[in-house]
Amino acid sequence: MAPYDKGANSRADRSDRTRHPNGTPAARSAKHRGFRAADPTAPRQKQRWDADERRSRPSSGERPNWEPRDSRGSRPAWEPRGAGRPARGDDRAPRSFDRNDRAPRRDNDDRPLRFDRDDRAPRSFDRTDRAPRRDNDDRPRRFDRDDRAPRSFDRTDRAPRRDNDDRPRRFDRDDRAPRSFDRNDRAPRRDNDDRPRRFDRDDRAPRSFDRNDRAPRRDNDAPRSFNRDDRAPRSFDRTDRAPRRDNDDRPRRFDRDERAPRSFDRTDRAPRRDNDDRPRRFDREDRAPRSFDRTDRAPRRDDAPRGHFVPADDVKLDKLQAESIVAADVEGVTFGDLGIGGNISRALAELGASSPFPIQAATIPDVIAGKDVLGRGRTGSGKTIAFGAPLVEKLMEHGGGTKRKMGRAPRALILAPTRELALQIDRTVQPIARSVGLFTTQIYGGVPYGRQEGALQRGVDIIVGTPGRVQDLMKKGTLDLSEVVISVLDEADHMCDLGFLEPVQEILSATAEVTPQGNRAQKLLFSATLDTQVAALVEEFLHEPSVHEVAGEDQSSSTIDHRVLVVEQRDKDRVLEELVAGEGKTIVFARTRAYAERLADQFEDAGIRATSLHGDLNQSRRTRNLQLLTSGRVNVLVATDVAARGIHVDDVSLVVQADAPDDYKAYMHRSGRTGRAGKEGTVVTIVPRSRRRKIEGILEHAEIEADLVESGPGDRILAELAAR
DNA sequence: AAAAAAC
Repeated sequence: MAPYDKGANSRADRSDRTRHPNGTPAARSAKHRGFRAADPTAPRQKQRWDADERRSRPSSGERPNWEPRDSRGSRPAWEPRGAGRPARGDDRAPRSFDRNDRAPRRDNDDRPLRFDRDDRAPRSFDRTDRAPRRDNDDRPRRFDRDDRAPRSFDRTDRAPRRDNDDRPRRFDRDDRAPRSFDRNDRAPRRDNDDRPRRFDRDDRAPRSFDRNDRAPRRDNDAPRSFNRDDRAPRSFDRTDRAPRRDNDDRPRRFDRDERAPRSFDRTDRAPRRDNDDRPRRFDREDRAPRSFDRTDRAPRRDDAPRGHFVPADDVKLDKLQAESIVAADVEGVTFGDLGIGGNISRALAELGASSPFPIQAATIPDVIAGKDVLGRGRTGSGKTIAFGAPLVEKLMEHGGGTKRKMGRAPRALILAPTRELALQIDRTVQPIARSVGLFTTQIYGGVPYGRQEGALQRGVDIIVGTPGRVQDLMKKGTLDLSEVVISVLDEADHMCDLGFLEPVQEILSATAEVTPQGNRAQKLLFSATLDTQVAALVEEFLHEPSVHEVAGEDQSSSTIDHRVLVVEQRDKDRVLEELVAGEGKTIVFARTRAYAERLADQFEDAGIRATSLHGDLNQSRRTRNLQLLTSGRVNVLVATDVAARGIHVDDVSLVVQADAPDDYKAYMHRSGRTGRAGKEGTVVTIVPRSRRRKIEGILEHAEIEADLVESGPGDRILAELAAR
């Protein structure tokens, strides 16, 4: 099998695969853990064992064989022995924490299932997709399409497509021949170029970079957009940052003095078109104070005409000159209208994106025009395609795609803050790239180098990865970014966080400054919470970026029900257990890895199918555990903020914040895991009484309305909120 | 302060 298969699946491979006559699809054998007699009349419910049953089974209290402990032969460093475990009720069997003195496990024992989150092979609960084993190998995953994380473009029409395609696709797409939709002999393209382009740039209002026809700048001529002086201190504060780049010997391309006035500069713009009254994301009190508060802005136009595309209006969005687009603007628009070629359009349609979402309609033309772009769209609004599709189109444009020159250097780079997100992005971008004969490869940590370096050697066009491994390979000399002419930062604001910023700066510095055609290399920054935190990168690497957002994407238009439960600390774990006992998919966010692991453990002990996702798991476990939720083999995932951003799992109906989020951004990203595709979702945040004020502040900044309710174990509200 | 991101 896979070269990196470490045999972690051996247990499942030994397991009894015969189907029990009464077995559910999820558990075929009565001997198999997880077996549950089928009872079609019983209400769907999470599999669980009650206390009596647990008591009756001598081994039931044992800790599952989860990887960190097992593989290290001891308790992980981050969790002192016995630390943090919830007090167990008397009904719990004594647990044995020392695994080494235990007899080897027998797979066919009949003790109750405990979702072995980490080292178990894919569970038997769903065998139909299991035949080709693939869950455990360590190699870079190209998720099988049937269970891959849904993409950012949530569409109600997407499900059917996905269901149709449930063959386990395991082939390496990098190597695969161009797809069938790559043909030239197909029906004529329908993106008729001769009809008026609704998004034609030429009929837009003068852009910000055209300074001459703009109203005079108001606030002086300082060629910078950010008032540094009133910003909160940042480690990358301008004043001490300049030298950093000046030191390098290459020409500064974006010398401020020669730059056009920045888009962040508000006041000189046309009147606002709309949405001044909607929740502002760019002007929050808890942010670093900035130069651009909006009180001094031009009068707004609340009554902007709708129903037709009006890209012309500059929206003054808190210093980010954002062109706003509303959903109605894109009706009837096709990707072809935006400048996307036929092959790519067809690939998009295959991905379920038959017509552009607003953020896509907003950013695609600018990317194709060669501009730097900042894009902000709500979680799940289709940002991946918003940069992925035009990126591929641009690569086609210069350089031409179809010839695969061995060893050619990549020409595009997409960076994400987590491996899972990088994988997910690649699952969207790869088919788009392949539709025109371009190749992508994933460059992220936690997996062997061989495959990644091999792919680079063979030659790829688009890198999708995380900063650490990209830097690593750069230093090893196996990754050459000097020909990268389009760079994308997904979750760009997060990429400016301490710890990310410097690597990102180094990486971007290694990319090309100009294209072979002599044009400026492009940088695209996207995030649902894109704000002035990206100033550091914008100033250093972007040139007159256009800024886009989607209007009307405030919380009031959301399908999410937000609740806050004020809970006594000692009751917290029990309350959580009741909350996650519902049958729908639930993601629980914890602040630390140890707590995430402990909670998942506790839920399993309570008979709830749960798993965990955090940085203490190795990559194959991370990948698999996420997949367990995606595929529905578990319906509770307890995660750290590694899962807060970007990760899409279909049909998550409940997000529980076991620990309050750090800030409103974390709140928005975490809660964005549910309520996707216009579906309903619930977000429940648990806070101790002492944190009431804190969460109220966060909610206010996120502009979310939620009542705080005191609650405790056994409250009816817990069962009501549990995922349906 | 934690988490993420390389080995």
